[in-house]
Amino acid sequence: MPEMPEVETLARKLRKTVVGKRVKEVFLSGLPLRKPISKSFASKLQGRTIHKISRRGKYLLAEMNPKAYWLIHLGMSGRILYHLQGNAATKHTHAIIRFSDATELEYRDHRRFGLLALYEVLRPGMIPEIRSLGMDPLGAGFNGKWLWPLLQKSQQDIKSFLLDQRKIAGIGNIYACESLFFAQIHPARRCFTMSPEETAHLVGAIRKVLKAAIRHNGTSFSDFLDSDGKPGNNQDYLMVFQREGEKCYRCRGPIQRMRQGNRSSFYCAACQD
DNA sequence: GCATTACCCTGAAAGC
DNA sequence: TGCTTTCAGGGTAATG
Repeated sequence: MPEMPEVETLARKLRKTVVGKRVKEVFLSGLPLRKPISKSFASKLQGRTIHKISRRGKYLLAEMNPKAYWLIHLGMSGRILYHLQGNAATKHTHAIIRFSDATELEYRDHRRFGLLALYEVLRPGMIPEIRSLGMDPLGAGFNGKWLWPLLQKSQQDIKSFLLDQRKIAGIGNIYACESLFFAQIHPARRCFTMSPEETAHLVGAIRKVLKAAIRHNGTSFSDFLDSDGKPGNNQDYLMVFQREGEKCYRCRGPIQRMRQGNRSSFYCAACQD
């Protein structure tokens, strides 16, 4: 399940491999992803060169020349693979972007929750999906002073708040659980009850957890692989996520699981309150 | 306007 | 062994 560290890992790989390459042809499966891929996607991408790769939240953004933005979201199970042309498309290959130098990018996504789109706009901020995103948790503006007033106004539980991409862009279920563990805050805590000190502590925990995950090339359970097809190894460092019934590394108490919305939260009831 | 719920999808695991 | 059911979750539309 690609979250911000996995997308950042992928962006770093793609910067080394596909920047400067010209799109020669595009193959599409025809099946819809989260939304149907636009009919003009292939024709608009063809002939353009990848100028720059960036990331906003969990979105990958390829700036193209002539000016356009190729927007990619991996959803739950999306993968971008970089290889030489000639590999047969799999059942779950939904796009192949062939470059003029005999290499290609392949987009696979068995659950089809991802997104591929091309926007002929001047700035990323003109793309609706990007415009609606909140603060980047690794950006300079993400601090307790910014976050605390927002928490004061919210009746939500803190876990759901952290997952809301319109507020903070890039945190998914894994890193929300892990950050709350490090900050010693229960996932069901109501936002408005958070003190400024706890908020600052949470900000620090989020940054620490995300930076460590990027160092470990992301977390791989069943889905995430980088563009070389290699898994990350951050799953070896998780404190609570998917550890229900196992012992807490801090207090040896059992890790518990609860449902919040439609998501599972993992936490230690003794360490987090 | 805000919070919550349902839905999209399919592979894996569990249950029978 | 093989079939059926349940679960997982990111984003968003619908609902309360």
